[in-house]
Order: sequence, then structure tokens, then C-alpha cells
Amino acid sequence: MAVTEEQIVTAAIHHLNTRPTASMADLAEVAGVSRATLHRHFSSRDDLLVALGSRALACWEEAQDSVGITAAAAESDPDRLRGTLSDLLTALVDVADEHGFALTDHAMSVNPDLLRRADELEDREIALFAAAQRAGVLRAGLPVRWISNAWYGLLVGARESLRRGDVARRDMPALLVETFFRGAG
Amino acid sequence: MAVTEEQIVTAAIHHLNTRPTASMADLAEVAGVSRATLHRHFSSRDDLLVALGSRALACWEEAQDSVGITAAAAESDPDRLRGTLSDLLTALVDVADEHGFALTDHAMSVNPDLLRRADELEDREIALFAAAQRAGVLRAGLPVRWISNAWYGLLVGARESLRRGDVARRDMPALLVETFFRGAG
DNA sequence: AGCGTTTGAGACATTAGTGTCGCAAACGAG
DNA sequence: CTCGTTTGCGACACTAATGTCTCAAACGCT
Repeated sequence: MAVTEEQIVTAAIHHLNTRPTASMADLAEVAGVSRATLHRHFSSRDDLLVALGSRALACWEEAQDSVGITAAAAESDPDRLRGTLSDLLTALVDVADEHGFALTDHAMSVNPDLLRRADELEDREIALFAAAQRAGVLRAGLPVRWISNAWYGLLVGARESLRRGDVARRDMPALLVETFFRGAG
Repeated sequence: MAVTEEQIVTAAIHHLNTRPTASMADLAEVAGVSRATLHRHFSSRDDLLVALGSRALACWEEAQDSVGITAAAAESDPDRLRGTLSDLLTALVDVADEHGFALTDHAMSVNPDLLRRADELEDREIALFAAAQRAGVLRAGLPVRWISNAWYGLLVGARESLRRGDVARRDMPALLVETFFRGAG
């Protein structure tokens, strides 16, 4: 196989990030395969979108796993919790394009299975935020779901910064961590 | 006229916020007019989208004007600058749906005129951020364009919080201001 | 009530995208 | 080199949405 399904999915995600209305023909082209071959891999457009969402969630989950989010959520040491949050932000920046698809694309919100998985991943983060609040790493006065949405928003902003070229990729993690913990003031 | 263009635009924006792929027939229905009448007001779908984008920008601009953004950008008093930033965030929450359309919809990025106007409004905010940095209200170490994107991201998160019902509308401005200036830590 | 305007309903042609198929060419393992 | 598989290409039917048009009904104003 000259072009694998993985490659098709990757190309499609990246293309859709800037052209959310791209057609199957467009996506076939950017993947370097014919329209027929694309349909051989993904029988329908919906199939493809689900695969993209699934990949996005897999990247997200892997970022969470790579920092040991579950163990960290049971942690009470402030420094460790702070470190885990920082590491997670950094890991998410690395997969900004893929994870960003999960954040912003409409495909996620119409497929019950993807939605459920996304909720699960979000719940894991919320558990981490709650642990961080108990340890005094995050302010206890903020609703934990607001922290989650603000976190999500900052990541959207980070992706946008990278896309526009406003911030160098190597500077992004530090800025993001700094802004999340201490704000802009 | 039973239904004005304003009402059509409002209904369309709100509907598109949750159903970004709605058809003209859908939008006619939520506006309470027939498809033919919708086409009498907006000759093409593109026409309508441009009108929506224009409305979104108008709301955004009005929010900026209501806090006197231009005068504030020439200001050097920290308290005043901080107040202006807070007021602007609050004003933007009030038009979260309309302004949010400008933030997230693809229509903005394909129309040169809308894009130009959006850039202009963004530049006005950036001038305000820069003034705030000079006055020590915002950290000078952060790239001003990153501040702008983080600000934008937090607003996206705020809109999402409201849409989901995670945060009460009356609590939103305070949370947003608090998080923007001091972060979650 | 009468008149000019606006609206809704439906029919229509057109377009763009989707999904399927068959066939010939390219490819790769043996 | 040869055979089985995979690919690209083009054709095709089908669908959904768009934009146009006509006509009769509803409406508002005087």
C-alpha cells in the first residue's frame, strides 16, 4: 500500500482544519489517492468523519495517558499536580491539530459514540482539575467546569496562534502554562 | 413587514451556532418565513452569510465602542485600563452568540471584506492590550498577539460554558475577568 | 370595501456532491 | 516473468441544496 489509512486520516484532518467544508474529492486529492480508493477505505463520508474524530480522540487520550492523568487525579502533592497539568498542556500542544479537530469540529457532536468518548476524556481532565483544586494548585473558587472550558478555550487560542504564525511552536507550551496558571495580568 | 431582515439575521445566527450546516430551508423556517421570502431578502446563501458576519462584526464593534476602546488605548492609568478590559469582556459576553459567530464561523475567513473588518477590530484590541502592558496591567513578557489569541480563546470557552449551561449567565463576566487577569492557579 | 404590495406554496431547472461500478494499467510477491 | 491484488480513471445514477419563477392568498393602507 502506497498510502495507508493513517496517512489519509492525517491528511484529511489537517486539510479540514483550514477548510471545514472540503469535499471527498478534495480530501482524496490532499491524501494523494483517487476518489475511488478513498471510498474503498471509507465507504461513506460519515465513515471518514468518524475515523477522523476517532483519531482526534486517540491523540487526546494518548496525551492524557502519557502524563499519567489517572494516577495524578488521585494525587495530593501540589507540585506533582502542577507538573502534570503543565505536562498535559505541553502534550496537547504537540497534537494541537488532531486534538483541535475534536474540540471544534461539528462531526464530534453528531456521533453519539464519539461524543461519549469525548465526555469521558473530559471527565478525566475534570477529575484532575478537582484534585488540583483540593491541593490548592487551582483556585477552589472557580467552578471546575468553567476551568475545563477555559482550558479548552486557551487550547483553541493556542492552536490559532500556531496556525497564524503568531507564536513560535517552541514558545507555545511555556506561554500556555503561564497563562493558564497566572492569567495575563 | 411581519419579519424584518434583522430578525432573520438574528434567528439565523442563533441557529447556525448549534447547526453550522443548516440549509436555507432550515434558516427560513427558524426565521418564520418562506424560502422564497428569504431569497427576496438575501439573493444567495453567500449574501446571507455575509450579512450574518456583518452583524457579528457590528456587535463586536459596538461592544468596543461602548467601553471607549480607542480613548482607552491612549490611556496610561492602570486602573482605567483594567476597568476598560473588564468592561469589554463583560460587553462581549452579552453578545456572545453574535460575536462568537465572528470568532468561529468559516464564513468570516473567506470574505475579504469581513476579514479586513475583523482584523481592524482585532487591531483595536491589540492596541488596548499593548497600552495595558505599558501600564503594567498586563504582563509585558507575553507577546501581545498571544494575549489577543488567549483572550479570544477564553471567549470561545465562555460561549461554550453558556451554551452547555455549565455557568450561569450572571456569573460569567466575573469568572471571565478573574481568569483572564489571574489565571486558574 | 378597494387597491397595491408582500407573502407563501409549489414547480422547476441547475448545480455540486455522493456513492457505485467496470475496466485497464500499475504494482508486488513469488 | 507471471499472477493476483490494488489502484486510477471515467461513467453513471442518485440525492440534496440552490436559485428562479408563477400565481393565488393575505395583508396594510386609505
